[in-house]
Formats: sequence, structure tokens, C-alpha cells
Amino acid sequence: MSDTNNIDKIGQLLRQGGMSVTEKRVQILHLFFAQPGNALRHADIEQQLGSMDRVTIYRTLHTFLEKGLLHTIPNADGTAMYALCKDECHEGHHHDDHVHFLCSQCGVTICLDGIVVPQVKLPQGYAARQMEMVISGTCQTCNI
Amino acid sequence: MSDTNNIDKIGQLLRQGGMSVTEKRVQILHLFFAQPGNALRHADIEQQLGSMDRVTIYRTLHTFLEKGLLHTIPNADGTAMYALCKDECHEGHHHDDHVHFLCSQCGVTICLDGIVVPQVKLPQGYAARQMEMVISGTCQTCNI
DNA sequence: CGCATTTTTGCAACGTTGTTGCGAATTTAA
DNA sequence: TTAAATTCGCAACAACGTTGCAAAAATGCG
Ligand SMILES: [Mn+2]
Ligand SMILES: [Mn+2]
Ligand SMILES: [Zn+2]
Ligand SMILES: [Zn+2]
Repeated sequence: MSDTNNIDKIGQLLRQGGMSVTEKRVQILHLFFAQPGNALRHADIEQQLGSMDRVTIYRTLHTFLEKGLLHTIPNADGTAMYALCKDECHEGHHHDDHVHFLCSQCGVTICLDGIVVPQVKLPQGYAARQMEMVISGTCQTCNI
Repeated sequence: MSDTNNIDKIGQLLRQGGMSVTEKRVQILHLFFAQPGNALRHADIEQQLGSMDRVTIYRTLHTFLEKGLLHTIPNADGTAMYALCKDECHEGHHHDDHVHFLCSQCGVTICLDGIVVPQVKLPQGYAARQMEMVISGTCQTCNI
């Protein structure tokens, strides 16, 4: 997908979710569309966008999260990671049942959109609502 | 298991791992043995032990982690959770392949020691080393 | 046991991540 | 174009975690 196509799609997505189309939101969302499967931390965005205020990045990530544009990925180190949702996600209603991969060599976090989190049978009395699966190891690039 | 038995076992475990047996370590480990399947946060320990220094708690958790007495549980909110390892875990070599359950009602995090994380087939080129699975929903107690 | 050595603890100070309040700037809608 | 609503940047704060260092406690040995 070309860069201009991404920018068109971004404006459209924002309006669809009832958000105003601002320069900052477009810039941040553009980073995610540049590498669709990749998760980003707040710090990654701050670094790549140089001059944007920290608080604006935090608030934008929250907005995108609740509007169903991004989802979070649980990780052992304490920092939040965000990645693009598929089109089926909407405001307050996520459909992200895929496995996440964390490369312990290069640090990249990847959505394995094709791999669905397998069901497990819980002990009597437990009711599952959401299942998260994170696999760590070495990624395609680091294995060459 | 009785309280005195726990205290015996705790001293034994510490010596086995080559750690000195100190009052603080015994107190912290005792909390974990009091409710074996339950995970604890730094803040839980600080609250339950009242007068212990924050830094001592952090350092003790790290020590127990690297000695194979505790393992961490990845979670979406940014705080680290710790739970007792099984006997098969040793220094720098964990064997924790069980599913974790997080109750979104009462907040408890539980090791489902009997439920093994299922295998998944990764795309070509990825090499898995560790797999984490966290299921959230409502626990036995909250479902009554 | 008594004593020297090693390890742990508490305190203070600092770093990082994330949140909140508020006025200025931007976006939207009329 | 203009007024209202929203967003942005700054400052200040809070929570979580780390590091250096001196005092206290644990360990090992004669
Ligand atoms: Mn994902
Ligand atoms: Mn566990
Ligand atoms: Zn990699
Ligand atoms: Zn519960």
C-alpha cells in the first residue's frame, strides 16, 4: 500500500470513529500503518516523531485504544505495547484473538494475525472472557 | 500444610539456593506459601508486611526470581506479578508452562498449575522459546 | 562462643512511565 | 468567517522501580 493511500485511509478511519482529524493523530497512526504487523511502545513513537509532546502521545494512544483502532499486548517488562486492530474491531469491542510474538534478540513485537489463540479447558467455576498468548523466542529476521 | 511446616520448608529452600536465611526473606516467602496458587504484586507485599522497606522487597523478589523460587506473570497493567515456582525450577532455569488466570472482578491472579499452555504452530522462520498464556474473566469465588 | 568477613537492609536520591489541570492553539460546524 | 468544541503543550504530580552507600545482620571459623 502506498504512502498516500495510507494517509487517505487514516483520515477516513478517524472520521469513521467520530474523531477529529488532527495532525498529531495522523502522524501517530501513520507510524502504525507503515509497518502493519509491528507493535510500538510510547517510547518508539516519541523517538520517531521527535518533537511531539509526551502527553499528546499518551492521550492519542488511549483514544485509539478505546475507539478500536489499536489493541494492547501484555508483556513482562512494565511498558505498554500497541498494535493496529483488524477492521472487525470497533469502539469498546475488540476482536483480537491472535497470538503475539516477542523476539528476545531484536526486541520486535509482532501480531501473528493468522494464528488464533487456542482454546483451553478451565477448571470448574472459572469463566473466561479474554485469552492472551505471547510467545517469545527469535523472529524470522534474527534466525537467518 | 501447617504454618510451622511452611517456616521449616522456607529456611530449607533458602539454604538450598545458597541464600542466607534472613528475617525479611522468610517473611516475604511466607506470604507466598500462605496461599500457594496466588500471585502477589510488590504493593501487596508492602501492604501485608507493613513496616518493610520498599527497596528490600524489590531486591528480595529479584533474588527469588533468579534463584528459581518465583516466576513472573505478564499482565496488561504495568505492574509485575510474582508467584511460587514448582520444585522443578532452579537457578536461571524455569519450568513454568502453566496457564494464568486473572479475575477482572476481584483482581486475583492465579496459577492454574494443572493446565499446560497448548502448543501452537508458528509461521516458518520463528523459533519459540517460551510461551505465556493469560486468561482473564471471573474466578470461582466471583462466579458463585 | 567471640570475632572477622560477607551479605543484607534501610535510607536517600534518582530515573522512567504514566496521569491530571489548565490555558493556548487547532479543528469543526454553522 | 466566526463561535463552539476539541485537542495540544506545558507544568506539576504520582506510581513504580533502580542505584549508592553506610549501618545492621548473617555466616564462617578458630
Ligand atoms: Mn496484535
Ligand atoms: Mn504461575
Ligand atoms: Zn528478532
Ligand atoms: Zn474473582
